[in-house]
Amino acid sequence: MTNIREIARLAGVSTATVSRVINDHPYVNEEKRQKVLEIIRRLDYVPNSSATSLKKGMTRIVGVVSGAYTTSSTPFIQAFNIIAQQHGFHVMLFLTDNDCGKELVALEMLRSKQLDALVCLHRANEWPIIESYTKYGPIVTWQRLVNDLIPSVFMDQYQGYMLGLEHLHARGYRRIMNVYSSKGLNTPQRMRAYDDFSKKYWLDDSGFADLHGKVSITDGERIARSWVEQTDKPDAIACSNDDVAAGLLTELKRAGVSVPGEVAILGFDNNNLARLLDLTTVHYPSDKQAENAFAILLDRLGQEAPALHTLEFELIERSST
Amino acid sequence: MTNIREIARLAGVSTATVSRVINDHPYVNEEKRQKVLEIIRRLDYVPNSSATSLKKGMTRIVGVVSGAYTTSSTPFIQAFNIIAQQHGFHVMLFLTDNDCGKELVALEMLRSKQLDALVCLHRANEWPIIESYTKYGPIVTWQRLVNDLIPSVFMDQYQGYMLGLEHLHARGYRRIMNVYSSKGLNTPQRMRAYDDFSKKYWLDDSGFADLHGKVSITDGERIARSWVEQTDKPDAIACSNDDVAAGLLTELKRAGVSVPGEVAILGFDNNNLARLLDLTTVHYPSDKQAENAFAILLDRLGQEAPALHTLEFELIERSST
DNA sequence: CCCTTTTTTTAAAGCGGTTTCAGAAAAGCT
DNA sequence: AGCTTTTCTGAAACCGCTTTAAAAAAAGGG
Repeated sequence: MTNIREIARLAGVSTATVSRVINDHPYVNEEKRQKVLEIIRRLDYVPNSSATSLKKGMTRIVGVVSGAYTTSSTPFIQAFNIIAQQHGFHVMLFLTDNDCGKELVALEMLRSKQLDALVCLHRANEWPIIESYTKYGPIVTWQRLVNDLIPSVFMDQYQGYMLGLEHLHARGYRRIMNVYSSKGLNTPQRMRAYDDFSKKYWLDDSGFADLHGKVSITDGERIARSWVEQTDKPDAIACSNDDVAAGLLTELKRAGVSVPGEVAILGFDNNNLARLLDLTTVHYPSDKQAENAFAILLDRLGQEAPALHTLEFELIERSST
Repeated sequence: MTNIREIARLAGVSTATVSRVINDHPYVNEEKRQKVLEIIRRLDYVPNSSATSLKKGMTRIVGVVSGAYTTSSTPFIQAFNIIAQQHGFHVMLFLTDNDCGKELVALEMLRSKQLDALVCLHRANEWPIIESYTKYGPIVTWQRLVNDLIPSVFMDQYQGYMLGLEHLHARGYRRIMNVYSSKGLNTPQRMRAYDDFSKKYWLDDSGFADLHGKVSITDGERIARSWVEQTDKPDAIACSNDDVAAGLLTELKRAGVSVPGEVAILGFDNNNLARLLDLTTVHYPSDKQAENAFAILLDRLGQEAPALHTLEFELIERSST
């Protein structure tokens, strides 16, 4: 096996010098550095990561626990991956299917120091159980949780929805239909926003069915079909997310309905689809959220961490309203 | 930090004995074993996995490289996860988006011994590059590849499709429409099967459009709508997968079409949806395929490996034909 | 030229486990 | 009791790397 001693021997230096070269430490003669690098190249040498991890006390792997690979977790995970990579970390993804056992696998790996830190998007075990693992390494979540042990990058969607509704109102829409997802924990906030909004402007929303469990493109298409047949039509539809809005928009256009002429459509998330279809939507900064999550972990690991972003919803005005 | 030496000291034994207890080695006095276990419990001790990996020369982590989390890769990955867990291995999933760089991350982790082995479902880099990494650890693929370096658990879908077509023929269907996915590498085999099948029974398939790029439930629904409007209707439709078949079936039923009375539907894969909707389909044994992949890796790692399954397609006759 | 200061280098001590090897204790057999 | 075999134990080497501490070499200052 080719190890650091072998490299040192062939380069005629000590292992310490080789280690210095590998880790870009100062105070090593340029000539020797080149010699070492050449030997490393010639022998196709890479440091054994277990040894490095053992000595350094960290693996530079952080786990991401997610119930499933969903529309909402995907962009977060991707952004998290990128920022982690930039800081020389690897990400180990745990798709738990919301199974306690599978989740514990991740937690136990934190305990045995195979993981430096953990991001808990979803969770199956009770919070106290998860909290008890924070003594082995930092854990961060994106769910609402006020707790010293587990910091959160939670964003209250209330503001976001309100931002969207206010926009529709400003544009003159008064018969706004609201589409809920009911999946996930954000629906209550959304309902509250719609309620407060309706009260504020003395709007009567009783005439508009609030559909539940709508999360996909197909759901949007269905809503479009029922809109066409409806007699007392809303003049704007605020969707649970961009996928629903996209399905709605394309199916309406297919039926020859003018958007926003006959009905305005508002999305949520600002994903690729929304950009593509030029949907007005509320930007949910899941990339910055992911970067914050990573920064918090980095900080708790005692490493130099980038400053936190302030997480803010942003209205992206496009042609669908 | 609580390490094995600490445990040894408190239990009044040597570290060797503690290690023996942890690893279930024979020849350790029952009384001492109990004492050691008690101390371990009291101090909430877990062996440091980096140290174990370093000494044992393996991490017991195997990587799975997948372009994306798709309909076809999902069941394989799940089955692979289960079998790996049963053998005390962890799985690290790499969603590469078919990006060479992201794929190299996995390969490099194999090189630096952070991974013991690799499963390459999809790939972005050229095969020779991937092959060059086999000197660092076993790599297996599910794609067709005749090569000593990278064993494959590939299944030629030709047989599977033929099995399905023969079934339709046996049931008396003669005007069979074939739906291709065109995504992935299996479409050519499928086309060949359909060709050979048509020739064998002197069937004229020229009248039936062979749709391409159909992979989702929505695609199935679209096919249903066009079937309804078609004048020269096929009496059976062989779908690229169960999702397409499911969309087709539900949309046809919605339109009041009798299945299999007016038209028969054949799926492919035998996934949950097919079971649920009672679709006749061809079982694709991706679970056994995954177990074989794992067994091959285990064997190449010099570990005791379970016997290989013979991979066979199986016709699952249900009520849609 | 001598004394500091800075740069360069290495020997050696770990990091936290596993395993070999040799010896001690216990058990089994004449 | 004497001898072989089996069970049990721990000292010590080792896995491959990083880092400290101390020494050597070079550079700077007067």
